[in-house]
Amino acid sequence: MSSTFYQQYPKFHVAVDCIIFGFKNGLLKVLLQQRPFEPHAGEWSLMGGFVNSDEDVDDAAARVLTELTGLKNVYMKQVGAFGSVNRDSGDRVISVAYFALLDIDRVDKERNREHSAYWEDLSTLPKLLFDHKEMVQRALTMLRERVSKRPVGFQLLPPLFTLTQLQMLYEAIIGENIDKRNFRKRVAEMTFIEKTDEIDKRTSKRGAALYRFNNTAYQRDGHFKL
Amino acid sequence: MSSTFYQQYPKFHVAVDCIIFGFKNGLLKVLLQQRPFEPHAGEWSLMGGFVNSDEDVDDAAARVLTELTGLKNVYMKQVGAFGSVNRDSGDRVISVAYFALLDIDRVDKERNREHSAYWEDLSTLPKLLFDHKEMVQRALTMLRERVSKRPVGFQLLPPLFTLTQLQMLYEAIIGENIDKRNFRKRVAEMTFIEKTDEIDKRTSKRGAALYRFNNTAYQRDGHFKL
DNA sequence: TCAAAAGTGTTAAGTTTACACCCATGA
DNA sequence: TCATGGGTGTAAACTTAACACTTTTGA
Repeated sequence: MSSTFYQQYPKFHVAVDCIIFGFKNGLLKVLLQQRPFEPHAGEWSLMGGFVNSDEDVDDAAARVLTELTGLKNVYMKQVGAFGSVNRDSGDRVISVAYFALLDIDRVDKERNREHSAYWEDLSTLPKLLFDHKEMVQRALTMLRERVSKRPVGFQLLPPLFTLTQLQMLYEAIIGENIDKRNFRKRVAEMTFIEKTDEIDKRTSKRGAALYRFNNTAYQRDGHFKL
Repeated sequence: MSSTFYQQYPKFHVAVDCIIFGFKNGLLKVLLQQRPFEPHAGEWSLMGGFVNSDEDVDDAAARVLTELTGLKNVYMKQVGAFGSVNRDSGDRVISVAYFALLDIDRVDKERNREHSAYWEDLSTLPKLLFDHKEMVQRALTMLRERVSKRPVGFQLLPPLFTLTQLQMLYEAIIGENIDKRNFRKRVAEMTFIEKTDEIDKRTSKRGAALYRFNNTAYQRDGHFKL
């Protein structure tokens, strides 16, 4: 099916841009690349790409993410469409931004290198191309709103994690310190955050219990609040 | 400036669709139209339109809204981009949805008529075109999250309103009953919701005090919570 | 005079915050 | 043995929720 009525209207390039969040050493990070083509080649930018004709916009974002990280089935949410006439100085491009949350240790470093992509601390971002800084800012706002109400933070951690790691993650995202006892009290109420009998000895002599997020249990009866 | 690099990539029709919320007789309403062109002419749909080449996507949404209502400077927020390949059976169209909040009594009824547009109760929506129901659903979710934290509900009321009206509005949006005394206690704490010395005699013999939202005062020192 | 909506405070329950010490272990 | 991060409970402050009667006035 196709419509002659639609044909009188203009068409646009449509791109996706990915705000890829990671967490390492107590810091939130974003994966940035040096733009590989003109205009503005070499400038710091988000990883992006054009949407293909036979491809959902969501799928385009997932494809671009996989291209850069080697990962599939990553947690992604749309941030929104950015559609100012002059946002891209190359030509008119409407871009749909997505943020992704992933375990930084699972990304394919080789692919990062091929794309001149590097993890940058969120607190010391360089100047970014076009409106990419605004995209990051809006993604971060969404992440902050979401992370206290939904169990999405786990996406940024390995499958097994310590409570100290989890707390540091939350502190990094919301940008303030959390009381350790109050934090653990709240975690203890969420039975779908399960203590395993594994111990992580890497960060202390005593060792810290490793926990796991049980998504099935969460779906059943979970109320998340941190 | 224009780029030959971009030219190898496909282009798309980009549309906007507006979820226009109003409030009347204690009920939340949405302005729907009977689609004026093929395919699916006559089906219930959101008011939409194609983006022009020289126009920001946000501006296109505002233009479409003005076309249908005669109103300018209406409160609008982007809901998000809808980009499935087959979402529009006419041809591939990527649509960016926006919701608008307005005082239902200020819309130009003549323009509504010209566009075959009618206010429908949110609780009894007809079947809608394509993915428009999903757009309404997402807009409603955003409105619900937003209305308790930000003073946006006033956009749906006339400049002067009674506390009963305000409470009914909140009840309609969040979909549950609110205790009158607790509600008024919270309103009283927000000094930027100002009692005027006007009285509304239309809904009771005794008459109800009319209030006004003072945005300047809110910007200065306002903390909003309802 | 009565029906109908407007207006008004107090108490109990629940939630959130503040806070400090002992434990286990490897070096 | 000691330095380091892991682990644990209680009480006060604050917030939220529940609840019912009096007022005004036009018909």
